[in-house]
Amino acid sequence: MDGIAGQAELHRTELFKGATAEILDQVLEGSEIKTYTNRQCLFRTGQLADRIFLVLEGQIQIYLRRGGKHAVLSIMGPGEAFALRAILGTGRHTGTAEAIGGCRVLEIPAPLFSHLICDPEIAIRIIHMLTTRLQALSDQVGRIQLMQTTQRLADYLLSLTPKGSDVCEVELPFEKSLIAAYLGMEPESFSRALMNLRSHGLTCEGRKVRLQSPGALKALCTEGRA
Amino acid sequence: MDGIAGQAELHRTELFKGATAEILDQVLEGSEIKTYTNRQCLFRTGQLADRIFLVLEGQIQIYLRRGGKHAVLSIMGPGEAFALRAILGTGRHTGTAEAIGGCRVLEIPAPLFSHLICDPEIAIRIIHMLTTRLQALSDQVGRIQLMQTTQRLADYLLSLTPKGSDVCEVELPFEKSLIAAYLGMEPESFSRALMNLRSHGLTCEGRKVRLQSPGALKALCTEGRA
DNA sequence: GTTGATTCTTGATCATTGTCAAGGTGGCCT
DNA sequence: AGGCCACCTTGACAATGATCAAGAATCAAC
Repeated sequence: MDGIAGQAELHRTELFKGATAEILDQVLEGSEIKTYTNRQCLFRTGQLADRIFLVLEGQIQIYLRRGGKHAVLSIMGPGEAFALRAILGTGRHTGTAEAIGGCRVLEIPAPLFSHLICDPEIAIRIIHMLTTRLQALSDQVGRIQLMQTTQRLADYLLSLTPKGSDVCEVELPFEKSLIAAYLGMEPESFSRALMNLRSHGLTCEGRKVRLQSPGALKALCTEGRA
Repeated sequence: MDGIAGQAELHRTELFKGATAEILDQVLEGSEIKTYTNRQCLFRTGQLADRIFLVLEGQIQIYLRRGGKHAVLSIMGPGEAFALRAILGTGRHTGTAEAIGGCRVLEIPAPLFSHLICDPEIAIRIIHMLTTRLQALSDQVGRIQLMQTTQRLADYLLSLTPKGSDVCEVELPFEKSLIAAYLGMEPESFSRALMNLRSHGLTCEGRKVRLQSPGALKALCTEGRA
């Protein structure tokens, strides 16, 4: 189950949703499917970036590292692609990609991918992905610079809930320490932030979180001060 | 001098470098050129995003605002385009764009721009711009999360110097308070950071900064702790 | 179940940076 | 020149979050 993927699987991704059978064949032909286990690195800072990664199953964190600290830039899930900068010519990775749990990834050589770009349909989809990522990163900068830890956590929890819902229960999708890093704080601060939210109608047990009043949390985020 | 731009001017930009005369005509025909004065807003959070902006002259800061604080996402210069998310369909702006000094901007309606994307040449250039922006934003996240104020400033100053140079003099391109915001700190912290760097061979007078030893600064940035 | 490892929580303390306040400098306009 | 205003600097202080350290809980393997 390492190297097998069908057209159907690709067809389900954002990127290749509208692609012709011909193109899908080309991709499957020229690419490689790899599986990674928990904590395994797909690439590290400084390594040659000669391919594009498309997540088929599982999740992958992209992060930067400097002197013991690490900052999570994004967490990629099924259907998302990354290391897209390799399209423009081979360079070096500027971050590290590490598997969160087991995952399966399609690795498309840069030259092949560059060729695909000629298809306007695909080019547009790539532009779509890039602008979406850009938006997500901008949001992240805003969150980290403009909100305090408790607000950041509230904001994050709200992003997990189906919007418009009232009382609701959410399951944290990752280890708390990973979410903490993603939110730009230490695990201790995450823990305390979660504690703080208890006075705003939140209960939790393990990774199960129950929000008594999403409205109160929303207010907390919009507020000038916590 | 408000509404006039020639093909030559567009041809000098990253985006339209390789475009045909025909396309340039289409763009100039369908778009509008506007001038803005210092501090004037091109758009604000929540407004309709129905066009793409291409800077012709001057600079523009894109920032987020929340409860008195503001976080600068990027500073756009001549040849750079922004609000590209409007390509995918009209949505709302999620940030504010404000002129830094006077500037001239080409404003291309989203439908026209979407049409342009069909040209693979242009699509690739857009992808190029987007990945570059993504990289810049990632760097920014890294800088803010992984470095302290003094290091951030050192890193920024180094990014202004022609690399490989020895002793060198740099002129800060913006008001210090704007650079401070861009680096995710308050003006006071910026001032103190600049002060700190004096002990690392830096002198400054107004906006003129003189680096006695870029190497020492580079070391400061790489260092685990300051 | 028991063991061991990992993750999470909690407490105490510290440091960096933000905040508030005041004063200095320089530019620009009349 | 004089005066006004915006920008920058400096100082004292406060606060948020990081760090250090220890203990509790969870999980997996045997």
